[in-house]
Amino acid sequence: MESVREELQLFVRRLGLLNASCCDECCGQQVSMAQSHILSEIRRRGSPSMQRVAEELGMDVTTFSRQAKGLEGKGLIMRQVAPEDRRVSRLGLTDEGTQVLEQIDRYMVDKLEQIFSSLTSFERETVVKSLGLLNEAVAKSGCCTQRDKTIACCK
Amino acid sequence: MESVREELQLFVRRLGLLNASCCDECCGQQVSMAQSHILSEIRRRGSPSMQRVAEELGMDVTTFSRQAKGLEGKGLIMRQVAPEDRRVSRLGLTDEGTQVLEQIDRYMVDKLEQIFSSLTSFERETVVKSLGLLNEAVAKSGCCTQRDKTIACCK
DNA sequence: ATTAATAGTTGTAAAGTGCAAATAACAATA
DNA sequence: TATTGTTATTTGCACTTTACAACTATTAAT
Repeated sequence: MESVREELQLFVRRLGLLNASCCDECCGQQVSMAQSHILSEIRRRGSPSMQRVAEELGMDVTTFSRQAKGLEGKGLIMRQVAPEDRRVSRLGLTDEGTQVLEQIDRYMVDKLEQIFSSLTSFERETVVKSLGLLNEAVAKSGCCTQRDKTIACCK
Repeated sequence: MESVREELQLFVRRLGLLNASCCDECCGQQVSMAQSHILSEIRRRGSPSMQRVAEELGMDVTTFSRQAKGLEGKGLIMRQVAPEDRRVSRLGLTDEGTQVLEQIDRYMVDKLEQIFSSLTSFERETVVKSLGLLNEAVAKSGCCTQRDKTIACCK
């Protein structure tokens, strides 16, 4: 299990770097990695509230508030006061935001294809299946989800 | 491949959070995640130079310089002028640094065991093997390693 | 009506970041 | 040897990110 920990740490670190470099490469440095994660998360959920997204990203709400403002300023996201509760802002991607996100995705997919190209198709299948298993396992374990106010991971 | 990208992004994000929370939980908030990565990397290599570590972590050398100073101040790492080239500082973990790192490792291993506990032993084997494959593939692809001055990932 | 809870925003201060420029040591060469 | 170029690390500076505390606006509970 020790070796798994090491293996994971390396992998996560490297993929983080890869993701970061994709971000500033493709859209003329206008989007940081944190911001790209925000965009992804907004797309993943339908039109989530600020809290919701901040929570999923393990980010303080106040920090998120500023980031959101930044993204809105860049015209990548928009907010709408929720009719059923006027305290909450529902977030959504603008067309430009959608495009930027797709651009980042393309870059990443491209790099991933480079990475996967050294695998046999059997290995590739195994790896893909494993990723699914891993994410499920993380979800089941309850790690990395909010629990009674204390943020994110396993507190 | 799209789905792989999404799967990976989620996974990397969550594991990053997990790692971060392990860092500030176990050793009384004295070590940030970036710093824990520095410690890991110093242990992984024998007694690397500053450049070496900064490079592997995709961190600007100047930023790294400050972080290293901080860690030295906390008594977690030490530096030694390399006899063969007095420009370079060789980094090493102090006893305390080693202990702190081991503590973080234990926390992470613990969480990982929780996560893996929902897998069958066959699945677990598959996943472990896949992680190895992935890291190899990343290394082979040349992504995430320095290339002519431009840092880290695939530039 | 009043009090409590919740979603979001700012003030402020600390930490992290990278670029440019400086220092120090080494390397190459005239 | 003196000079010029290169490399490893450090500092000055400006900018961003971050979180805690305190605030506003809205809803819920009594």
